[in-house]
Order: sequence, then structure tokens, then C-alpha cells
Amino acid sequence: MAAAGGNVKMADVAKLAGVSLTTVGRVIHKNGYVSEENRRRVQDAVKKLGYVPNTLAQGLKGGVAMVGHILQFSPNMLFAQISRAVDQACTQRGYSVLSFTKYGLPGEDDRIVTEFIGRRMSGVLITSISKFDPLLVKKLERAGIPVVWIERAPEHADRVLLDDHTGVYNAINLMIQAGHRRIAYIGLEGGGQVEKLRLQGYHDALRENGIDRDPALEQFSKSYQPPEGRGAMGRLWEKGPRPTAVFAAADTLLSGAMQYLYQAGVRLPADLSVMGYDNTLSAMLSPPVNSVAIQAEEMGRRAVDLLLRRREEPEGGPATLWVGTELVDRGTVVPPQGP
Amino acid sequence: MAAAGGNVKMADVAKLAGVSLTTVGRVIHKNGYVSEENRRRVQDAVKKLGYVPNTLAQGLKGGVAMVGHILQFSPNMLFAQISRAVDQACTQRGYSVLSFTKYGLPGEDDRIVTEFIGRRMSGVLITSISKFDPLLVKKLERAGIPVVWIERAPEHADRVLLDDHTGVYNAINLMIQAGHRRIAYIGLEGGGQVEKLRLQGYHDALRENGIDRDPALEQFSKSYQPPEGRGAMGRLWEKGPRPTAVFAAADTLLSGAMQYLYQAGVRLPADLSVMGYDNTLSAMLSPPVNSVAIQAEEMGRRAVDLLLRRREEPEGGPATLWVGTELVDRGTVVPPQGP
DNA sequence: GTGAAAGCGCTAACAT
DNA sequence: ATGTTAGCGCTTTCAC
Repeated sequence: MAAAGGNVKMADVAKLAGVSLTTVGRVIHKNGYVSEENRRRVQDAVKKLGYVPNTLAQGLKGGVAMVGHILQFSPNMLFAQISRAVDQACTQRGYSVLSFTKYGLPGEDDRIVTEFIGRRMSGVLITSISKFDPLLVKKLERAGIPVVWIERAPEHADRVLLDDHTGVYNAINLMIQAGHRRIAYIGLEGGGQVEKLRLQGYHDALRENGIDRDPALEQFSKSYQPPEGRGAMGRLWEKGPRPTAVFAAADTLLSGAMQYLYQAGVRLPADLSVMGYDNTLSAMLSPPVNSVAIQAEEMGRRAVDLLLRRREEPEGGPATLWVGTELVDRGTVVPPQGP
Repeated sequence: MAAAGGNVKMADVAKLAGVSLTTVGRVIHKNGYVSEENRRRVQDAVKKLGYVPNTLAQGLKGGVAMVGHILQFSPNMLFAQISRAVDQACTQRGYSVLSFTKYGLPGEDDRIVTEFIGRRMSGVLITSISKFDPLLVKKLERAGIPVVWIERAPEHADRVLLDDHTGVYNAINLMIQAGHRRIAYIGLEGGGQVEKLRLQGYHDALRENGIDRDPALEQFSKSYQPPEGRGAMGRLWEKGPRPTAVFAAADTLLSGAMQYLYQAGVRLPADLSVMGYDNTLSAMLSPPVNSVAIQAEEMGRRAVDLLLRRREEPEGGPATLWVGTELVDRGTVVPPQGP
């Protein structure tokens, strides 16, 4: 019946209220002087017409409060966590989030960056992608759009990283304190920074406790997918002296490992202590397993704050912020069985 | 060094190329006649300045190609699947997606709707929320923004639903064909449409095969979370004649049920056949279990198409589109053991 | 206290 | 084949 709210413009409100555009603006933004009388008339008109200011027109001058978020496509729920944290942090600060997921299609990156520049975004976050085309990043920055990287990032960039070293280090220490010496490590092969940190955490924990590394206990997979974890666990179990504890650098890898163990009839944690990483799947496995949770909320908050700060003071060297982890104990690390 | 791409405007390009705004526009949009000479000059200027048209200004006239997506917050990866499908469908059609997740905070819905109207969105999708404030939906529609519901929806609305009835029906039939008669059902209590359809699928499959319903085999949980499934399984296993097969109306419920079974030392599928629903977790459990996958891609595609069609022809009764499911067999439904 | 008017960057009639 | 100009809806000086 009434007018279509979306096509109502300020002028319609002004006319209905019998005032000028300026007055309407003042009422809407609660600034400047407006008589009580007029304020009421305007407010009534707004309500009656269902008027909502056109964000595009508003933003034409100064740009719109909106941050872009580029994510690597991944079935891993870790990114859902981060995504949510970023969302919340932005919303709280009055920014909307425009997200694009990278599926790896050709021309994708260019499209995303062009889209962001075209919209004059307030800033851009890049989550878990260390290999985003540097020229495109430069293009964003030339356009006055600050960029902050999350979880994975190149050197010399504003970034918020996860303290994976400490996360794994603490996990392995828990196992050592429970009495384990033969602790296996299942991780991704190849040397991403994240992967290096995790492996290093394992090595350092062993070394500091006087435990020699055994290459046979280190199994590397080609991806973080369950079947890879299953294969790794098989190699670990079938030959050589078996470990008494297994740490997997991702819950998905552990889930695969547990599939092998299930089939092999190995009981957890009675026959073997296990622990995962990233706390995404760990509560849903049988049994629920120990894992290392990331502090996603803090990650999102700090990334967004860094981004917005950069808008004001683009100078200063690149900042690297580290976010902590938290050990979640579900009872799958117990003292090793006597032989 | 060069100018900041984001602040470069059409006029800058025009000046550098020594032509008018119109000519620049024609080159950019590849319409109208432009001499080869000028086309080159403009293209060079665009490249040199890193010019990207201001989407806000472009959209000021006709609005911007962007669809809104409202999702219920949920740890269930099903929504990640749908979200991705929607993303892809929109991207393919040249629309960006602005997503908002509902966390249940006060004033949230209003904020989201206002945001969408303010941006003059092309349309809005609402995923897995049947209880979105009807007044706000009406507000969207008054503003000329079509709305399409996904997975859960009120009656008399444009919507794309999942054929949960057939999905469950087929799953139960698989179990029956394997020889099972005592088939348990673990589902959410209370009568959402989705929940009703799933339960109905179970009932119909039993009835059509001449199997009497046994209330003791129907266990209802308060949420889809694993601990609920665990509790339900416990009730199923501890009293009464035990089932030989268990169907759970969500993988998360099944994951919980399997935790109970693990602890109880029940081997799958030797001692008990099991099957989940939604195919989110099923490949990661021990053992990997049968589940029913939703055709997310199709769901996203059809929802977006319906939405865009509604923009052109707002008339016509509300459409309800049903999307199918697919049984994924991982070998956890086998003939029941002889006693 | 209130309003008129000049943009914001781009598009599209309408000339030339 | 190219340019001029009048908006799009809102903000914001600057007058009254």
C-alpha cells in the first residue's frame, strides 16, 4: 500500500514534513539545531515512509564503512571461526564485511581486488593466504586501502599470526609430562611458515626434555585431509617401535589417524595417547580428543583494530602481532602403558 | 610513486587522455563509437593511473549488483556448504554477496535489514531461519527487494527447500533392504518443518515395509550437538531390545552417538549399522559412515535464480522449489548380525 | 533555527 | 565519432 521504502528519498521526507533537505539531514544525524516541532514532523515522516538513507549516495563523498575479507577456500572449520571473529569485530566497530572466498579460479584475485577498489573499501583482510599476488596487494595499497594478513602472511607486512610454536610446544610437553618419550608427529610436508613453526614446537619440546628425535616418528602428509592422516598413522603403526603418543598438527589429520586406529582395534587413550590441533573436530571424534584451540576472537579483534589504525597512520614499520592458543584437555593424554 | 588508484577519477583519465568523460565511459563500457586512436589513449591512461570506476557512483543511479545473505549462526558445516554455493552462483551471475550471520543479539535483524535497504541490494537470501521477523521481511519487500528463503522458510514465500523426506526415506530403506527391522531414529525434538519431514520419512519407510513403529526406538534430542546424540544413544542402548541399526538426523548427532558406542565397545558396522544425515562430518568419523548429502550447489543456484527472476517479475504466487539429496555409502550399513 | 546550492563520481540523453 | 549537460541521493558549507 504505502510507498516503496527503498525508493523513498530524502526529498520525499522533506516534502512530507514540510521542511528542507538540510533539516531532514540534521534530524537523521542528530546534529545541528532543529526545533522540537520540526524534529517530530521529520521523524514521523521517516517512519511513515519507511525511509532509509541510501548508503551509496552517502558514501559517494567519503566512502562507506566496509572492510573486505579474502579467505582461502577450505573445508577446515578453523576459517569459519576466524571469519566469524572478524565479522563480529567489524560489526562492533560499525563496519560491514564483504567477503570473497578464493577457490583458485583464474582471474579471481584480480576480480576481487578490483571489486574492493571500486567500492573504496575501508580496508582488506587476507586470511590464511600467503601467496596472494603481491602486485595486486600493491594495487590495493596504492588505492589507499590498507591490508592486514591473518594466520599466514608474507614477511614485512601488517599481520596477525598464530603462535603455533608455543601451541605445539605446550601440547608435546603435556605428553612428556605424562611420561611419554616416543611421541609421534603427523604434519603437513613442505615448508609453510605455519608448518615450520608447528614442527619446531615439537622439536624444541623434545630437545628441552632430553629426548632424541626419531625420524621414523615424524610423518608428513600431502594435505590436511583425513585420508592423509590415516595413511600416516598406518606407516607409524606398521613398522618400527610404535609410539606411545601421537600428536597431529590438525584435527582433520588426527581424525584420519583415528580411523586407522579404529580399524586396527587400538583403544584410545588406553593403548595410545593422542592429541590434535586447531580444536575444530576434536569434540566430535570418538573419543573426544585433546586439542589446541586458537583464540579466534582475539585474532579477529586485533586484525580489525590493526587495519583501522593503519587507515589513520599509514606510516610506521609493518606490525606482526601474535595470538595465543589454549590447550583443551579431554583426557586423551594419559601415562603410557607398561609393556 | 604514481597516483593513488583509489582516488583517481574518470576526469583524471579524461584529462590525461585528452578526451571527454563520455569517451572514457564509452571505452570502459565498450559501447558507442570511439576512434582507435582515442581508445588507445584512454586505455593507456586507465592503466597508467590504475583507474578503477567508483562502484558507489555507478550504482547511485540504478543500484549495485549485490545480493544479501542472512544466515543463522551454527557450527554445522552444512551452512558453510550452502553459503559457498550461494557465493558461487552469485559470482557467476556478476553479483557480489554481502553476508550477515545472525548470532541472536538484540536489534540484529533490524540492523541487517536497514543495511540492506540502505544499500539498495538486488535481493536477499535467508538461509535456515524460519522465524525471521515478518515485519522486517515486509519492509524489505516494500523497498522493492525480493526475498528468497533457503532450507527453512515460512509458508507462502519464495523458497528453496531440501527434500528431507525422501532423503531420510531412502536412508531407512537402505537399512531395511539390508535386512534390518529394528531401526532406531535419533532426531531433534519439537516440530520444525525440517524435523517433521525427516521423521516422516522414517515413518513412511517403516510403514511401507510393514514394520511397526516402536516409540522406544525414537529418541529426541534438544539440539543437534554431539552430547545430545551421545545421550540418545545411551538411552537406546541401555534399555529395551536394542536396535540393529541407528539412523541419526544429523551427522553431529551421530558423532555423539558414536562416542557412546566407542566407550561401550560396540564395533561398527559389525555390531550395529549406522547412518547419518547432511554428510558434513561423516567422512571424518571412525569409521567413516554412511550419510545423506544435500545438493548444495543446486540449492544455491536455484535460490539465486529464483531471486533474480523475482526482480523482473515480482508477480506470480510464491514458488517452492525442492532440492534433492544423495545417499553416500561408506559401508556402515550391513546385514544385521545373527543373535 | 532553517534553507539554498554546490558538489561527490559516474551515466545517459541530447547535441554537434 | 565526440562532447555538453542534467541528474542520481545525500552532505555540507554558507547565507539568511
